Order: sequence, then C-alpha cells, then structure tokens
Amino acid sequence: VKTLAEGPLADWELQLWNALKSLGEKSLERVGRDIQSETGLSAADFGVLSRLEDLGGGTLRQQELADSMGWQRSRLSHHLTRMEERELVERGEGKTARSTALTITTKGRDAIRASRPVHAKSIRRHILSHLKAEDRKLLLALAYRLTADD
Amino acid sequence: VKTLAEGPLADWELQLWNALKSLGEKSLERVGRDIQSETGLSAADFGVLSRLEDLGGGTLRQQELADSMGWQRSRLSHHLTRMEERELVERGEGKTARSTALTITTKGRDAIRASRPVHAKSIRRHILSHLKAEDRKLLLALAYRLTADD
DNA sequence: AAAGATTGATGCATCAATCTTC
DNA sequence: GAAGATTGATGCATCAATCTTT
Repeated sequence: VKTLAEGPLADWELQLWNALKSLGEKSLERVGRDIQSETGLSAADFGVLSRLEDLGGGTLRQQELADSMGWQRSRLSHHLTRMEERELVERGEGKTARSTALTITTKGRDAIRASRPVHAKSIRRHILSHLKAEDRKLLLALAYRLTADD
Repeated sequence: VKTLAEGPLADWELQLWNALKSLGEKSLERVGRDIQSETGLSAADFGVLSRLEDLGGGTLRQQELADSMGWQRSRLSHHLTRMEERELVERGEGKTARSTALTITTKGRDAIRASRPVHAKSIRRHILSHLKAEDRKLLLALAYRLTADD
C-alpha cells in the first residue's frame, strides 16, 4: 500500500482522470446513439431484451434480470413499465410461486434480433478497431483492478 | 484501414467492451458518490463551480461555460436554475452587451473550496493509486484514439 | 435575422415507502 | 415477517419550441 500524494491534483493527474472520463462517456454515447437511431432501442432496452433471450430463453424473474444488469429492482420495474407500453415485454404471464414471470413478446424478439448486428458493428467500429493488440491485455487488467470492490 | 469482422461478437470482443464500459461507469460513480456525500455537491455542480473560479475568476458567459463542459445551452440553463435556488450561483448580475453574466456566490465559493480536496483525494484513492506506469501511457493514448472525432 | 438564453415536455435514475404473496 | 415487486417524488438529460436583445 503506497502513500497517497496530498494537495491539489497535478496536471498529469488531471489528464489521466479526464482521459478516463471521456473514454467511458464517449464510448457509451456513440454506441448508444447508433443503436437508438438505427433500431429504436435504447442501450438499456437492448440489455434487457438480450438477457431475456440469452439467459431465460424468453422468460426470467425480475430479480435475476436486475442482478445481471447491476440494476436495482425499482429501476428495472420503472423501465419495464415503459417497455411494456411499447409491447416489447409482458409482465405476469405465467405466474409461478412467489414471483411474476417476465416474458419477451414477439415484437421484442424481432427488435432484439434486428439490433444485435447493429450493436456488434457499432462496437467494432467505434471501439475495437482502435485497439492495438497490446492494448487488450492492459485494458482487461486495468478494468479488473479498478472495478474490484475496494 | 482494416476490414472489420462480421457476425456476432466473439467472447474476447464482448469482454473488452464490458471492461471499457465498467471502467468508465465505476470510476465516475465512485468519485461522484464521494463528492456528493462529503460535500453535498454533485459532480456536475463541481464542474460548474470549479470552472467559474478557474476560467472566469467568478464570472462567465453561459455559452463559454457550456462549451467547456461539453454541455448544451439548455442543459446548463436547467442546471443553473437548480443551482440558483440553492444559492450557489447568481444570474443576471452585471448584464453586459447581449449576454447575461453568471456569477458565483459566496456560498458557492465556500462550497467549491471545501470540495476540491475531497475531489483530489477521491480520484487518487479510487483511480490513480491503481494505475501502474504502463497503464498511464495506455490510458492517454487510448483516450486520444477513441475520442478523436470519427 | 441571429446570438444568447429560457421553457415545457418527455424519458430516465434513485430513494424511500408501500403493496402482495407466501 | 420476508422476498418479490411496484409506486410516488424528486432531480437530471435531451429535444424542440420560444423568448430577448441587438
């Protein structure tokens, strides 16, 4: 454990912090915009629908879905209300013990299937194509260190 | 210019994308929470007030401030309305030609001064202390390549 | 007209409080 | 009571429409 510096941030420190901030912001923003404008799904919609297909074969309990997205129940619930209005998803079909099942609709399935190629293409275009081979290892290691729980 | 791959994202591609996403999200979230909980300012408030002090010596035109934050006028305007209610900032004092000056209040000055050390400490603790020397180069280079306009 | 700024509407994120079913 | 889920309130982000001053 090393001792932290004190006092105001030096220029090099600020530069690193700004680099990290804009990396994340720009990446999310660009991919998000591509998906939104080409398919009508938001990044959040995309996350919900793709998990419904991948994890549940179309049906899932809300808590599992929320966990896998790193969301709180209430955020998911609000989001599902909006998605249900758009008929991408259906609540309540097939109640099982103690939980209400969540089901993807046909419209939702069509939407996610049409969106996957856009998602892949956008990530390759904006992100992956800019990574050099040696960046990859470093990036994974960095993410591991920075996102591990303190 | 290299040709992009086609088809669904491979595992290694998804891993990189997820690494990048969580890097940005977690970093912003942690530093944001520290500032918010210890000083009562949001990250956005911090950005506004620190720029008012640094760039304008306390007074600035809104458009300049918005530009330097990468915000749209309307976002800034809404945000200032809320900050004005909290008396961190004052609009309209010292109208000059064609523009309304924005001024930091005494309360705002006190707040930003108290927050800077928290900001610096949080960034060092959550981010900088986890970076190895070779990460720094990567991060700067990556930010440069990824955030350059396509 | 055009630059500077504001407003209103809508959707999203978070928190705390609540409802429901076992 | 406790797990699963919903609701209401508040603040924030974005868009398009509007107002103001020269």
